[in-house]
Amino acid sequence: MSNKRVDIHNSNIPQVCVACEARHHGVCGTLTPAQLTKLSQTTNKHIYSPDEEMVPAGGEISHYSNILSGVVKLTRLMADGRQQIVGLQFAPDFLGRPFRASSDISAEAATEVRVCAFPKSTLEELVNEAPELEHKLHEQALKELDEAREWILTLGRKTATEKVASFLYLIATHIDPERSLDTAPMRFELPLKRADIADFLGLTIETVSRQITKLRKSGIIELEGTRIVIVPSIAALRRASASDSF
Amino acid sequence: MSNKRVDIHNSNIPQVCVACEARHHGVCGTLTPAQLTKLSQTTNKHIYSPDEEMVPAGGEISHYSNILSGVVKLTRLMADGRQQIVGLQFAPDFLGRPFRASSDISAEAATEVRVCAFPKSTLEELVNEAPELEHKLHEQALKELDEAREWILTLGRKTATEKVASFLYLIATHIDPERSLDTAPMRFELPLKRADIADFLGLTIETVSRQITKLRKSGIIELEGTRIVIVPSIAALRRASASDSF
DNA sequence: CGGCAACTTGAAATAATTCAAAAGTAGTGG
DNA sequence: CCACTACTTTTGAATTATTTCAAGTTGCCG
Repeated sequence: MSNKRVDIHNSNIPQVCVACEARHHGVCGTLTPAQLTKLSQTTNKHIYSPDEEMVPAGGEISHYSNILSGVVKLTRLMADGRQQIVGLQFAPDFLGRPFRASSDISAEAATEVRVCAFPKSTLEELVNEAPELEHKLHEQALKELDEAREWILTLGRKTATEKVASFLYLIATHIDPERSLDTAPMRFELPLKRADIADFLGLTIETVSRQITKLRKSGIIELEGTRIVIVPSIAALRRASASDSF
Repeated sequence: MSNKRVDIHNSNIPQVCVACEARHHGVCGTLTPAQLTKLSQTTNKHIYSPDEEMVPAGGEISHYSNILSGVVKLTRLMADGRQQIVGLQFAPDFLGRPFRASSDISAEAATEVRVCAFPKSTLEELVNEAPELEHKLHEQALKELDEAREWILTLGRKTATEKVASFLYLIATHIDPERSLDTAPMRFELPLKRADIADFLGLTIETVSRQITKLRKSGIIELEGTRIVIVPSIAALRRASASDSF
């Protein structure tokens, strides 16, 4: 009998969604089985390679996605080639700018990125019939706004060392969607190369490299090769990032 | 007979809302007369003086407001006293962080600011019964997110002169909610003093002052006293701010 | 008119960039 | 498996943009 309950529960949910992370923590979490079915019919899983462009700047927005795994860079380009990463997105974030035909921001895969994509129109229809979905998108927009303002503080007022420490702290606290914010030591692979980190922090590659060396020599971090970082104490890293509020 | 129509139209709308800007371009625009009445019963108009704190950082959020006139600074403070303005808000923006008990960001009046305030709970009840209201708030959050990311580019990659020009361009295009984005010369009073501009741009007061002098000597702007700015060509100012996308 | 805060200007100090080169890492094909 | 190339990262020395420190000047409100 217990397997009947399981059957009933799952039989209403589209096969592609059953094991999907986004259904639990992402925007799909608010949808009814019927709405999930509607969405899944236009849905398209896709894998991007590192540095592949996912959504070009300026172009017509034709689809949105849920990030299933990997890290996405949101970047802005200036006329003379100067570049700035204006945001990073992690699984299971929603990716896209709702209610706009186009955007000046391009989305690029930083790592390998798996997404579940669907047409703009499908989402917009669902939003009309499911206020809970718009609420979820609203919550994510507010979360991104909080993060963007945190980053404005970092770019405007922190030193180069504090900026790099802030970046490492950001990655440490976002790279694993499951992990709780505990104090245990951490080991992870940097999703960004030095050039990307520089574009995120408004610094040069060389300065980033020097600050990483400095943090390593001061014992805040250890390195394995060039991409693997070990953080003996998250609290110490947080202190180095000067992110304590008063 | 035409005055009967006008009567019907206006008799349903609360007296305090009739002439209100926020009803046309702000979040109140989506509310029915009945909802407007409900909101207006808990509504409280208030005037803040320049540099007065409107919402303290860290504190419990008890109310939201619509800005009727003036400019509001959103600021973040670091433990050691470093300060950064992370956003500016103009009439008829909605002011507050929905769905959160508190925020690290404080709101301060930059100029004299008139607001229409109401309790957190009233808004949250209205949101539940009026999806259009949440949509409007969502749109504003997305607009603020776009602006925050624009500012991240400014802070991360522009020179001091470009930053100051970007600030002047921002003010020129936001100070007057009515004015369309035309190319005619403009004259306006700066809503921020040099110290605030420095905190917004991540610079020092002295650097801001030097760049303003530089822009004046190059003919991009003219000054009357220290707060009145004349912009002979908005296009030239925009060029100086390096805000052209490719 | 006086006094205080806001703003400007100058000179020296500093943090970060630029330019240059070396060292490490990864992928490819013989 | 090693050699070859291309790319990424590190390190060093010189240069530059911005800050810091220190006076001045201007402008505003009582």
